[in-house]
Amino acid sequence: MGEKRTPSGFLLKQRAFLKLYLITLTEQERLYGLKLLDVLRQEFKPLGYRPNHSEVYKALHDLIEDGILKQVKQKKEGMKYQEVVYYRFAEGGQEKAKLYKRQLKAELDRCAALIRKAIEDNYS
Amino acid sequence: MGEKRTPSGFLLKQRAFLKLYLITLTEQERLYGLKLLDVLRQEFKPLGYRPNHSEVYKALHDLIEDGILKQVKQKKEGMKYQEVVYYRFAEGGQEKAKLYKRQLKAELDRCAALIRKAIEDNYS
DNA sequence: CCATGAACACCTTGTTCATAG
DNA sequence: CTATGAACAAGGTGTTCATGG
Repeated sequence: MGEKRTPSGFLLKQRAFLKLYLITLTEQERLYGLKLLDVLRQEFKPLGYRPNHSEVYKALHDLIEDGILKQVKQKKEGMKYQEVVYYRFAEGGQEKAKLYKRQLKAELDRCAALIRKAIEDNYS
Repeated sequence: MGEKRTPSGFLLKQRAFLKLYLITLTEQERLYGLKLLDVLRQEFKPLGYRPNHSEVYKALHDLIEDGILKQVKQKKEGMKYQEVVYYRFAEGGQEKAKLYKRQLKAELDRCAALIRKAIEDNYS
């Protein structure tokens, strides 16, 4: 019944991928949910990847649970009344972010190797 | 009710990945289900990927539905009575396989680009 | 034990709905 | 309309069970 599933170790999940980008974007500029979505969609458009809004929100909530980010509700720039949720690093979040990024780097390298191997093995 | 879900276009699915390998392995040598699993596990062990038997069977069944492979029940080499299911190309399966592999090549290249971009964007 | 297969349960993720400005 | 969020449901995949040698 309550057996935990052991992952097979195939490619990384979308959620983890988005969390990585959201950390990096938080390092660079102050943005809120839908704006982050917009940036990501623009970035990945040439590669045929179009994340949806729920995934971005869930990734952001994950990062909050991880103690990496925190929410900062603020008036949107220019707008007088529209309040949106910006993100910045939580206390101690920078270090946790650094650790997470290090783990993801290893995972991305592994995935790159997996794909490279598939190309070699099947197209030579 | 029967609304189809549009994939977001993130990384390719395990099933497709396995189907590609199973086609290539069928080109090379005659093997049956669990033996194919064994080969794949050995291949990917250094990369931390360990597919399970059900996924391999489902991928093989998919390839049959696609008209690419067909089953050949035969006595296992050496054994007198144990009958196992070998695979070979169905009639016209070679061409379909070639087409499938061409599609997967494009998909693998896309995934490689996605991962390469993530490494560049987040680690520079 | 090996081998094949299907049923089942869980997990990820896309879609929809609810609330608020 | 934008924005955030949660609920829901479809799809993918790991685990278990059934059958047979």
